[in-house]
Amino acid sequence: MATDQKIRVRFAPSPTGFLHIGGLRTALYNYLFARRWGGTFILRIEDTDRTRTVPGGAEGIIRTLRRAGLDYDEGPDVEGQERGKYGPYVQSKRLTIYREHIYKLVTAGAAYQCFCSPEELETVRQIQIAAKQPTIYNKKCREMSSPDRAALIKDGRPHVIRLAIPEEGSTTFSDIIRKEITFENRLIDDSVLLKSDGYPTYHLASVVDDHLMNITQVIRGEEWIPSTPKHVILYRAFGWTPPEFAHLPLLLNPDRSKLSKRQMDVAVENYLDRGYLPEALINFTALLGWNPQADREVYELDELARSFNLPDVNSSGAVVNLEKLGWLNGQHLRRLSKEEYARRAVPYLEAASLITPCPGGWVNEQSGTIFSSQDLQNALSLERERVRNLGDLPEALSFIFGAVPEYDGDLLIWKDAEPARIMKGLGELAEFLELMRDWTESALEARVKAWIDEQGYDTGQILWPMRVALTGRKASPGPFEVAAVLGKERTLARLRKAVEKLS
RNA sequence: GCCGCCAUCGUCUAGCCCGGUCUAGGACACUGCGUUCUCAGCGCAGGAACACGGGUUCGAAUCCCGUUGGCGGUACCA
Repeated sequence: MATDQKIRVRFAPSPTGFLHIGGLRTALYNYLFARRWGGTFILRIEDTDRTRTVPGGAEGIIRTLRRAGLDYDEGPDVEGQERGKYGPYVQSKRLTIYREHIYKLVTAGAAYQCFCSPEELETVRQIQIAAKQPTIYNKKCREMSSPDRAALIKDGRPHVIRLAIPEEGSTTFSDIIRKEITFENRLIDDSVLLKSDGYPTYHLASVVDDHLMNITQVIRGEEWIPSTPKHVILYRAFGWTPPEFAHLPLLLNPDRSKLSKRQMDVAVENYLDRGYLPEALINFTALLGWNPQADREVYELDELARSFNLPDVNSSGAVVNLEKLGWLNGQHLRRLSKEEYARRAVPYLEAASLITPCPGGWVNEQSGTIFSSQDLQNALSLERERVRNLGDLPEALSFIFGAVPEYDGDLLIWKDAEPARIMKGLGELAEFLELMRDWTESALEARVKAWIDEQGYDTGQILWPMRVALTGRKASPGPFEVAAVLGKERTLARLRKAVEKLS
């Protein structure tokens, strides 16, 4: 980046819905690029389509960005206030700015009023398709005489303003990720810049804003490549120097079409709500289209920011592979301290009504069992390496927080062991445990295993039913760690209940 | 139709710019084995790719051209 000026980049979503994974990746790359070079990361809301803007959309995007940990330096605040001196950062609040600029273009002859109706335009398009011609505006109003034009305007006829693309030559721009891209001017559409409702289109608004906000690099999705020459022509018409462009590869559905909510859950906030860690989501999306060129997969945001290099971003699209996100989430789950892990997991247990805050900790309201924060941490540790995300925790740990789990007595029988022998073993085990003083996982394991040997049982004959008795499940954490978390009293009660089931 | 972008294991990718060190490396997923009361985890092993065709060169995954394929754009949407 041969830029002497300070790097300024922006993420410019339109508030037509929630933030999706593709948007997060675009925001992230802008963020990483800004951080890498000590630049400024700006959020700008592009709400120039009155029909598609959804109420609360901008707030949702801002909230999701925050939750993901991508803080912006300039932009609108949640409350609608501004941060930074280049505002407003919401395009619908900049309408007069666009009108002033488009006026200059019209006087200079770089843009013109067009009075064609949608029906007329559609007819032209159909003829062009039939004739295998490119479907661009036929420039009818561009050739209109000044008096005719003035008359129609005076008449109050609805119109739009179009960009007058040069008839000859070609327009080339250099893309940081893909090198040079050239378009022939005669194939570029005289696109609408100002709609008949007075709102600007994306082309006008983004060019004006990017210039006014001193944006140095426009980092956006690949779907913008075909409109970039229009933008370059616009910059020149204004007498401005265009910023650098970097078009990011598309994110794809499993069938390799452009990522869509029809085929996948693409709402970032849904993943966050389900208990995917922001760290994992960031790590995952960062690696979709770029990687730090090391045989390593797990990174934190600041590490990514340190090595991010825009020219190294891939030019081909990337399929979003949710399996890998799950794996990465597991990796990040393990990186958290025991305390931090518990802190993040607790809301999920509370939401499932497994625990409720009470003096001295938490209580399970069905059983009345009290849990200290230490108890909670121990319980949570049981499933840390077994779940894919925090949202799986309530179900995975229900046997700890809830009452004695219900299960079929047959489940207690290990392989083809005699029910009577299992019953006898469990009864004796309960008696043995009754006498134990040191109720820790390691002590339990050492003593019980020694006891099994002494009594001449097979390990599985005792451990399997013991575990089932404590958890009610055929797949679960081990019997000793569960017993340690459950405590002596609850462990013995569950063992005795199992003996009853067998008798 | 027209315009443009892209092309390494099923998927994410390293390597490509600066041809030989590539019998193409890593990760996810998958399979097997081990650890083991179960599941998960962990450890080890395995299968799995340079789209095709021409050039250039002593030598091409790497450079050039073409073909094919995929995708994107083609709106008073962004």
